Amino acid sequence: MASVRTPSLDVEAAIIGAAKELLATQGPEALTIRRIASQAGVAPMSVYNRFGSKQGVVDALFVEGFQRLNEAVRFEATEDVEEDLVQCGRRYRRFALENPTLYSVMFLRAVPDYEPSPEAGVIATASFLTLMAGVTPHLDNGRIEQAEPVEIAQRLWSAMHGSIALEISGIGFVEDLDGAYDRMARTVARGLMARAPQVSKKRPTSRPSRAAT
Amino acid sequence: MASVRTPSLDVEAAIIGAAKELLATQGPEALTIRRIASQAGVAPMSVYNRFGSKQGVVDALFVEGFQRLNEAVRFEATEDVEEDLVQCGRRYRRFALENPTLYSVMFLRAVPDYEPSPEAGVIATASFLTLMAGVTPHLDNGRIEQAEPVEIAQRLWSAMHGSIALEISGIGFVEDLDGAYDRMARTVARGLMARAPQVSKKRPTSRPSRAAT
DNA sequence: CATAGAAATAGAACAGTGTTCTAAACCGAT
DNA sequence: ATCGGTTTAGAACACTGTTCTATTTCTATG
Repeated sequence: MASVRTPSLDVEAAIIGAAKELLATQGPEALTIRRIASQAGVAPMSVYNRFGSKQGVVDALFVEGFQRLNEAVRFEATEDVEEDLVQCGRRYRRFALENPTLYSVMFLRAVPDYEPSPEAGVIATASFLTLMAGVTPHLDNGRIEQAEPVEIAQRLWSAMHGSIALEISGIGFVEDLDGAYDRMARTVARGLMARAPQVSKKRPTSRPSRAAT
Repeated sequence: MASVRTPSLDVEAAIIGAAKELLATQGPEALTIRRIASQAGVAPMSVYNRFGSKQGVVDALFVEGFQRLNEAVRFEATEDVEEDLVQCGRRYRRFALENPTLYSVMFLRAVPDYEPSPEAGVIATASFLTLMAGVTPHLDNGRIEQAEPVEIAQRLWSAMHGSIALEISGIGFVEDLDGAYDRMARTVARGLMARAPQVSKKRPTSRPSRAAT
């Protein structure tokens, strides 16, 4: 009889908002269809009408997470490799720590059975490419070890993700987590610089572009 | 009416064996009480008699995993920091890739709601301490950056785990995964060596022990 | 404005989950 | 040989994702 109906266009937003709220406040286990619908003030069936399945809802969260992470890892290379990477790492970490449950959905398989859709995978890929684009100038200018840009980006991502994954999981005994994270970033930066072809710190001779491979 | 009964002492081993089998062959989602019991040829109630809950079974897998990882990260420091860390990293990675689903239970929260018991946490801690003990001689001999041993160990663990977590999750685009992993280890090793107090590669003067803090 | 079609609703249903409980059968000790 | 603890089968409960139904409600078109 009552059957108050949510205006069509708002249903989708309400569901996503409810899912984000539940994920942030109660963790990935709270992401059930019935609870999401209830929190959104919507019928459970609406979730299926709008997103097809629970995977569809999680996919939307996943995509939004990577879009935000994409902005976090974007940077313009300066002449100071170490500082560039520390700053990038800090923004990455801030995103992760401000959204730990979202981060665990994106990277720790916190939602059982969830696998990113192909489209979501493309968005995740874009974040990786953004980081790669950030470090490429350092390669071109010979400030760091000459290797495939994709591999350099992978090393950076691994270091950032590894530190944060252990931190979120509560593994390890370091007390000053902020400082330890920065020093980790500096260690990797120095490791990359240790094999730089040219050592001149100031005004590096602008070299021709990288060899394409 | 038959009710063939499994000999008492074998029930526990059968359950653990079945759980390991299911985890290895069908992944964490296959770890259900009914399936574990069925695979073990045992009644579901026996799982509760022996392990209290599903968490108890997972805890046993978790503990065994960290005991094996403990052996993987153990090493005797030589004079070659870079080689020591590459070798340690390789053993760590081999364990992870040979037991990817177990690794994801240990580090990626692959089993919903599972949290390691305090006793399991102690075992996990031991692995960390083993790695720490491995690198301490390098600190004492001034071959790497002087920092808290716990923090050096954390940086190493973060790098190893980060690389492997991304690899297992299928994130990234590096083709030569074996080589990329080794080069990641070398990057971190060089980063640590870049700030070593003494640069003499051969016969470093045996310094007095580290300052206790 | 009237009306057709799309979408949201309540609610039942199904197989599966972890867990608890029961009553009966079994085995290994004293 | 008997007693006590353990295993067993099976039902039961609340929960999960998902599908289906029938009804109501809204929106966009004629």
